[in-house]
Amino acid sequence: MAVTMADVARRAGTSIAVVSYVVNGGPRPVAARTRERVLAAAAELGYRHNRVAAALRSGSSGLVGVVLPDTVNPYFAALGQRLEEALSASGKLMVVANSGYDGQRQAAVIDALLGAQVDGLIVVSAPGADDPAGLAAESGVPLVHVHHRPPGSDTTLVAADNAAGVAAAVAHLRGHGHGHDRVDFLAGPTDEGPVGDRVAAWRATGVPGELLRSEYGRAAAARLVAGLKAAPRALVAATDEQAVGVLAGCGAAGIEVPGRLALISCDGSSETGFTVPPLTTVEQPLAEMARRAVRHLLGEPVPGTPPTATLAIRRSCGCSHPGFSGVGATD
Amino acid sequence: MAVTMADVARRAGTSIAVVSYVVNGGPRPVAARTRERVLAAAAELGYRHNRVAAALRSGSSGLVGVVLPDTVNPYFAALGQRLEEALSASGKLMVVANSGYDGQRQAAVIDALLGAQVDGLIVVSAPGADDPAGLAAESGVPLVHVHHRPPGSDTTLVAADNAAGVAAAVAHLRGHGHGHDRVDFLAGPTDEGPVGDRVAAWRATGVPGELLRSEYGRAAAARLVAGLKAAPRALVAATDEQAVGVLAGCGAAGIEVPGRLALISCDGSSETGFTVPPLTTVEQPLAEMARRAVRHLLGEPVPGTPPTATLAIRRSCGCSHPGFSGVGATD
DNA sequence: CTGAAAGCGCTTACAG
DNA sequence: CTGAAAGCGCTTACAG
Repeated sequence: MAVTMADVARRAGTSIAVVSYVVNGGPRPVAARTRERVLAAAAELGYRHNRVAAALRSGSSGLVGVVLPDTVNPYFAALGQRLEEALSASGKLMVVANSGYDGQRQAAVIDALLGAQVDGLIVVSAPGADDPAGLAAESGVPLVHVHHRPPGSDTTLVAADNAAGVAAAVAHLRGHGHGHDRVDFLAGPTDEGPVGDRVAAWRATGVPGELLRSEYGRAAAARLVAGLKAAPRALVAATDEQAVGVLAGCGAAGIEVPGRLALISCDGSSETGFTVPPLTTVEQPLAEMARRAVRHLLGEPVPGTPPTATLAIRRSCGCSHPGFSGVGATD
Repeated sequence: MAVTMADVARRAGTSIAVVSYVVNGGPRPVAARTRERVLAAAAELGYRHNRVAAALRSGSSGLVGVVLPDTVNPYFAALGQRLEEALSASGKLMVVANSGYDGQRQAAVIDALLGAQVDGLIVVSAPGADDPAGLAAESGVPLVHVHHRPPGSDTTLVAADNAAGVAAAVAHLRGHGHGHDRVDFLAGPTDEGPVGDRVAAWRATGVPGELLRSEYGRAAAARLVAGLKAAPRALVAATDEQAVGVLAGCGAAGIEVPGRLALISCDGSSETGFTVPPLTTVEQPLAEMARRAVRHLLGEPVPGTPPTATLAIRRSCGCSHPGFSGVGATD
């Protein structure tokens, strides 16, 4: 049915070994004229390289598994897209799987990915998930965590350094005419993972303020705001999702942002440019994180110092900004 | 290195054929005691089924390729997630690829997917993309378009019926105390694809109003609003992205929504529950669309009538809504 | 530079 | 119910 290397070889009057050499550009040299004949035959016959046969023989499937807690969350969606870009630049195909923030499901999904003989695994650990390092090692598959790894794990983690960015956010709310003397922080339910680092960075500034907590979803953050007797005057939210929830809660409660509450979020996914008002954020260097994760999988050298998140100023902090939110934004 | 069926067979004192039968649950029956021995041996040895070897022999890789214009767009992200759910319920793994709204890239990506021997292809056609039906047929791979297929294509398309939903949106703006006598419509740059259907549905209502156009991105819609001398009083936007852009543009221009401009969008992705104000939308039945697409690929019967989009009322239309936007929303 | 042949780990007739 | 064996389409030593 499908055209095989044998068909091409027959048509080009050569062997399948030679066809393989030209299709793969190696590992043996092929005379220019032979190569032409092979290429012509392949084109005429409509030959398509069968990656699964190649995978079985060579041990490399060309597939990389990416496990994300929730691909609908714009932050993870953007990370996924960056990963796909980085992967496809190396000729790899991305197989994504949602864990749904569920450790059990994450394990199941990794199992399926390993069964598909992925060449590598990139995982954003679900809270409470087991460290998949053992499983990956058993199968000889390289593994790298991005954004979050299980507590106690010593697998490679690619994550941004948020300390300077959070400090800049806090300093921005205090200075620049915003002049808040207190800056509150909205964290997650626990201090596990990257959010914990952000909380620590906020604490390290020594600026007075209250620590608030909510689940990570938008609805939970909106609910928190609705239930507050006195809303903060200046707040840094640990994630975009929470900040969007705060905005929704403020909108419903008639609390003006930034007039009554100055808000800065962390993540900087694309949605933050189009909220009302547009969110000032501590932007994560997702493209760089994706590149590093892929380099790590491929065994290429990776810089020792983490990439840094940086403050992107829009309007939710109280800064005025020329024109509407979308100026300069590319969606 | 890896444990194979031969290893398991040896340990269980049986043949690899029998191991295959128990691993796959068929196609031949196996005696209960033999099956026990095989299962025990597999567990002891840590056997993992090698899907690529199985794929080469059986012709089925267990992989389904999904091509999306932009996985960061919440609408497509949500569709992707639903597809993954539907696919994994059938034991398939999803390989996603972004076309970036680019026909060339879409072709390249489909080529890679076909090379990976996917069992099926689900594509949301990029504007201007060639119909991949020929390529898919050549490889004997079933193909289904979702949401949008190339003009003139006669491949199977799974899309929602928006006529009733759009009509309901227009009627809602006219009646229910909103009482607008004109309802404008914000379309895309052309009337190709699903947005064209929505425009047609708006026209079919016969309600007076102006047809506005912008590119699909948020920024473009925001820019459009900024450039308007007189903003509409009542507007239906063809997509969530455009509606979010309109909201951003209105926020920057000081146009109150819904006070000054009543807005309804189409799509109903999760972000619309958390805008300020929350968007009333014509919600697409994504889960049902995903299920149908998968059923089609698997050759299972699919209902003849398309699933319908339905109006979900929140606040941007002018309705008041108890509590804050997030009530009842699940993120 | 080229070719014949083994073998990757399975599935699946086929024979018992 | 079970087993020996062919073969899926490649890649890769190996020999020429």
